[in-house]
Amino acid sequence: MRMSKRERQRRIKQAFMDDPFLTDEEMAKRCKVSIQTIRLDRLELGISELRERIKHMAENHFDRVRSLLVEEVIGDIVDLQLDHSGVSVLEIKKEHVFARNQIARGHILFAQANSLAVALVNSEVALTGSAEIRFIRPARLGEKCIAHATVIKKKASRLQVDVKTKINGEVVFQGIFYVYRLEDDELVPANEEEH
Amino acid sequence: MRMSKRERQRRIKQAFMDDPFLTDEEMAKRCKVSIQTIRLDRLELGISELRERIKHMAENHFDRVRSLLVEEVIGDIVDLQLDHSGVSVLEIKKEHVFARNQIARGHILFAQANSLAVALVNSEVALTGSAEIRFIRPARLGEKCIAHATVIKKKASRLQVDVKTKINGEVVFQGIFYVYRLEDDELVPANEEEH
DNA sequence: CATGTATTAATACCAGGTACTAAATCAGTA
DNA sequence: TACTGATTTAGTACCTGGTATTAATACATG
Repeated sequence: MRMSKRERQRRIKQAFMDDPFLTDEEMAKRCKVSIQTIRLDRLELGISELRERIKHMAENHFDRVRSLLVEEVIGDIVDLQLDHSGVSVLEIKKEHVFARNQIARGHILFAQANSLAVALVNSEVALTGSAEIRFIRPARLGEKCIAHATVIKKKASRLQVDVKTKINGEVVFQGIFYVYRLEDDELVPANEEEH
Repeated sequence: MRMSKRERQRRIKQAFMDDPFLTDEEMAKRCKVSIQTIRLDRLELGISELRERIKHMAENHFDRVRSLLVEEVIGDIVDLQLDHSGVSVLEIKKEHVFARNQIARGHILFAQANSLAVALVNSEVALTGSAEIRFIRPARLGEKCIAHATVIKKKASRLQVDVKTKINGEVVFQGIFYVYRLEDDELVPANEEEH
């Protein structure tokens, strides 16, 4: 006996979830029905065509990857005086927040502040050594976070940087970052060579 | 005078990098040349057609996004005892490191630890209140970071969570996170309603 | 002016569809 | 058994965003 319509549609839905790259033709073969039936099913299930599915995926991922990964720095550094102070702006977008409550994940605010603190160091390469941070109130979707960083102490290769992040003038995040310049000989990767 | 071929191709290349979703038609308009010229240019430049570009993006970024962004959590949480302890594993990939020295950005290790600390809280929604962290030695491309989190203090809605991240048994990151459960009435977004 | 490069035009074809109409097949019921 | 409605299949026209190929045209330059 053939599969019922309901059952087939359930399977189709699942199959497209598992592999969004399936064409109707492939799907028709798998279900042993005609291609038209598959198309009617997609219509009823509100599943868009292959190209649209792929495009959607690419679009989403594109934005997110761009905004979070490709950049070395999180947030726009709009002002920078090396070894002295700097300002960074970050608008909270949907890829920064918890889906359930639209609140920015902690590490996003941290990342903005950390990126800024590291950028302040007048050196080829700088790393964060330690930090003390406080999340004073949650940042929400759409809000614009402005982080101000100031170098408090300067000692050879170590800097103490204070960062305060505000939304509409209200402090939402505060942190003290101890950042250090990386010496060239420390740069050598774990697997020796290079020098 | 019209643009030279070289100059046009340079621009086309850049334009497709900036926006892979451009059709040849759009590009032809922008460059004020025929669509055929654009196609010849793509051929010479080895740029594939729109659908192929999009498909590639969708395929590649599918995994990456899965591993970093779509999830609410950074790192694989392999063990979790609510309100008690947990373990998370994160392999340092190229999207986590500074291009110049292959060292993981500080906020990546922080994000792993923070995600884990927040996940520990036995509540619908939890946020980080504050943290003190130390980056003991840099984590490099390819290394596997194993974060162990333990709840040290439990006080009503606030928890103190200690996280130690190790690579091959060596501590690379250490942090104390003060995490709190979010009450329902604090959940309401800035723009009222919902309830 | 001829020659070569660059550009444009025109045509046939492709995948993977949408939209629509119509026919065929079932399944259940009066 | 015949009718009815749902389901399935078929067929056609059309769409986008191309490829592939051939041919014509424009432009510069020796």
